[in-house]
Amino acid sequence: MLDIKFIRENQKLVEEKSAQKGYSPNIKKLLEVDGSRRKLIEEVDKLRSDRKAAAGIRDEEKGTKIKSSLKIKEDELEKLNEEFYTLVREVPNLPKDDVPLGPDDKSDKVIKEAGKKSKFAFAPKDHLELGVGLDLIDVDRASKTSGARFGFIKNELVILELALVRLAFDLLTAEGFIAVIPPVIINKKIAEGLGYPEYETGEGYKLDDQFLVGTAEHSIVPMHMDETFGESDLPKRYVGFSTAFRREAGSYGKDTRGIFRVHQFDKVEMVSFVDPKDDDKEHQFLLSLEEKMVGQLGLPYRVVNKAAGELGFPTAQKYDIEIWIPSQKMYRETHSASTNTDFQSRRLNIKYQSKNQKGYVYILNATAFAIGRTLIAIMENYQQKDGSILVPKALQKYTGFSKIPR
RNA sequence: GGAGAGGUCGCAUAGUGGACUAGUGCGUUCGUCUUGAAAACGAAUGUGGCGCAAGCCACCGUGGGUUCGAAUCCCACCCUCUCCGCCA
Repeated sequence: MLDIKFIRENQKLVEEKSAQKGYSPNIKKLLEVDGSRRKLIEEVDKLRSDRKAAAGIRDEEKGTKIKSSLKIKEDELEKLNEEFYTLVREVPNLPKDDVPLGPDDKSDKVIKEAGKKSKFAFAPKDHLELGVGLDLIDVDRASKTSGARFGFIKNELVILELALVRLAFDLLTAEGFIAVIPPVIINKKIAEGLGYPEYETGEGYKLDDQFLVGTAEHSIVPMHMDETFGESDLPKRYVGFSTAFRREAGSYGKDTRGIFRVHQFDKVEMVSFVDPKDDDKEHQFLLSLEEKMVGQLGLPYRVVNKAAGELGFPTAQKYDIEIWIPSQKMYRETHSASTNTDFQSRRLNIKYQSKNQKGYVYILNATAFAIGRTLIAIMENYQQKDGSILVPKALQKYTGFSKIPR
């Protein structure tokens, strides 16, 4: 949620920047409602004040009179409030100034390429072919038990997953991140507070009155709802492991092969709560940690500054890391690092207070490992001519083996 | 799942229809005293909304209701704790 005062004073800017992200909130209507709402608040406050005075001198006649006119005004105000909050919540977070303009990923700006694209003296297989050949992935039986876009991960690939988790936790706890395994179910109030349209429109995985999280961030961020951080509490950093659930509505026919795009996968995620002035610094820090981890696996990757149209509703800026996938001859997204500035903290009421300042904290999140896609990247980039797969050096101390043999 | 107890200002507690403008203790901050500190004493100390301001209003788990007037009475819900049951 944006600050209504900011919207009031920057109507043009809010409209322009929303449009850059592909949203068109009705700012004109919002400001109209805001105006009448404020006027009505004054009227209601005055009546309440009168009521208090009348009750003080036991003036029952006057009290009865005030009571009936107050009831009408209060009902009116309640309606206006509803309208106001509906409208103000339709305004997305604004993209920062150095976000590339453009409606889709064609406008993404590549800011770095690192590592050498893998070259093979043979025709490389894709992850599914490798996975089936070595009995590491079974999507056929998963479709039997669960439906399309699910998979069983098996044998050495399971150990490789656990190794990735350990690598991330070892590195990040050494950096001072607090390790956490969060709940994967959140309640309605929290889902609304996060400001993700997929929850608001019911497109997320909805249970009775709860939702399955799309990422660990969704329960780690609201951990601190209604709390105020002291100066020494910030930055507060978490590294969480959880399963992530995705509806993938609207992606019919896209990435249907194997486990590249599935409804359920495991992920290690970073979340930071920081002083607003440290936003950029923290964003770069999270990105550098992602690069460090991908670098340790020896995978070729690039970093992109995502275009405005690609940013989620609460996001002000996002860097993605894309790893080279040989079978697709493309870089594909495996990591993203976003700042949501104070957009979520405002709605979830997460503040900081230092000696001379107080306000809403800035909240950032970044992928440590989206495990499914990282496994795909490892399998494809480390495949050998005979169909076996080598294990990246950095993982070998966790796996206890250096090769997944044929 | 069953039974009971409870949710009040940062923490602990008082408050069962009007003097609550929510008291008290602890904590915190400032001041006095002191070479300095402690102690003692004094004062200040929640969040949010509206307003240029003076100020007004809201908030005692949440939402409704009763009343001229609600922290207090009524209804529903949420959460916590204790005991029992079940269970990885």
